[in-house]
Amino acid sequence: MAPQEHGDKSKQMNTKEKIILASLDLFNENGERNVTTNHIAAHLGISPGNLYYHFRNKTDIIYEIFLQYQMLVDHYLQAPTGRQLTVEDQFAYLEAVFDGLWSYRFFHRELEHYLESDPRLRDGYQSFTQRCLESICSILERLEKASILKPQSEDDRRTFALNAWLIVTSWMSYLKTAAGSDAHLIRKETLKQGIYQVVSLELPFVNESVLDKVQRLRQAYRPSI
Amino acid sequence: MAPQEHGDKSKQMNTKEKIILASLDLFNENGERNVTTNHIAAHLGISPGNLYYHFRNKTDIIYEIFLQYQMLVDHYLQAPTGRQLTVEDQFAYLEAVFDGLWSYRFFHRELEHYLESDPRLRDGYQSFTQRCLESICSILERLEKASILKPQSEDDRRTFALNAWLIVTSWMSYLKTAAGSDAHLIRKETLKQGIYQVVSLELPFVNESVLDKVQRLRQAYRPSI
DNA sequence: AACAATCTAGAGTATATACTCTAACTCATA
DNA sequence: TATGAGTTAGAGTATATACTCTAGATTGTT
Repeated sequence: MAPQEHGDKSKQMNTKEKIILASLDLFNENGERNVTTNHIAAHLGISPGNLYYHFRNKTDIIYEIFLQYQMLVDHYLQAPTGRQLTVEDQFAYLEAVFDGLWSYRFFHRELEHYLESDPRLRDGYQSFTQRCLESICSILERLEKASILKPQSEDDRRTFALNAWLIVTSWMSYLKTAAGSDAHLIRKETLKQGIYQVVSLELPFVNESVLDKVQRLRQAYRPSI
Repeated sequence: MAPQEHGDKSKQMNTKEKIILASLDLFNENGERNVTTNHIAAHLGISPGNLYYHFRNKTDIIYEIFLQYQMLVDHYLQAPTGRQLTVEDQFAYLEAVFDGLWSYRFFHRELEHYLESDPRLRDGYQSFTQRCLESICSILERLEKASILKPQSEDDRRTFALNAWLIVTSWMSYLKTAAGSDAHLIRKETLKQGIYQVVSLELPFVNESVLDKVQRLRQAYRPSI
């Protein structure tokens, strides 16, 4: 009788949490534009009235999902290791980020529309991006200190971080629109092929001593097409 | 009394062309999701019936706009110079592409949704992208032959072209969502700051002999923030 | 002038969707 | 057991929007 697919957890969740999870699932699967509040309620087997008891409107649902997304990515990017970074660390960062991107993959799709209709989200997302760019910069710095990347100027680092961010956040859209794959056939593994692109970006700045290693690890993510 | 802002041209245009132009303007300005067919008709001072005499549905309007966009970009990218490429040529290519991107800036915003609801567009856009990537690759090849870029393997060239494409097509979205600027304050010049990012991408592959020149030209597009 | 093809007006419709309202149920605690 | 806060059901509403239908206007051709 459990109308949602979140298995064991759902028994311990309250309605509000269930709504958020179901919405995320449906948004990811069908695109937010195609998912109505009535759909969400029906999917959970609850009434629209119940849904609107917990959320004033649809935008509020999206906002709460954003807060979770933000927390996740912040956590991934800010996690300090307490030691010198390794090449493996760097791939782990990328894996983590693409993992988060996958779990909330609906978000970047109609982002502009959300920001237009919710000032909280607009401000929140703006500082979120800046924070991410900062984090990427400091990771780059630590990679330089660990002699993995060649030293760069602060400016070049920022430009590089931005390019990496652009590639990461647009990779999903590229797969869905330009690549041959059918929209529903994109799997988490396919998404992670974006790692290949990002690593390619930094290849010219990798120190000779670890270049072979980086290139070997990079091959694992090589896009199949 | 002229309801559209296309000046002189409009007098010689038939209704169908007027609808396309007005739609493009309104889509660019307000986002396609916020522009209804009734809005378009009202904006032109024609009846909805008239609009639907010329277009079976809204998707058809978008499709025709795509065809124009496609023609424009194809033309920009495939234009051969008949001589060896120069550094200036390369910046001209970038200028042209960003120009096209600006004129049809609504398009990439809800692209996924369009492709979902129009198979023609899906197939058309997919081959359009592949064609663009091919064109970029051949431009890169010619830049190598002109000793502007260091020689690369076919594979590396493809990867590089894809990264460039990702940055180009996502720059507008970045400006609207993450950068401090207000959505309506983005001008064509701001968009062209994306050129800075793309050129930064290729900097490691630029031959010493022209490096200074490239860097000097690049400075003109440096993002203000 | 007569006719047909093309074009246009504008009221109208079917449907979707975000959201509301009230009554009723649950359940812990006094 | 009574009370009351918190929660839920479900019918219902207001509005938007893509699109239709028919009657009439315009235009070009013989």
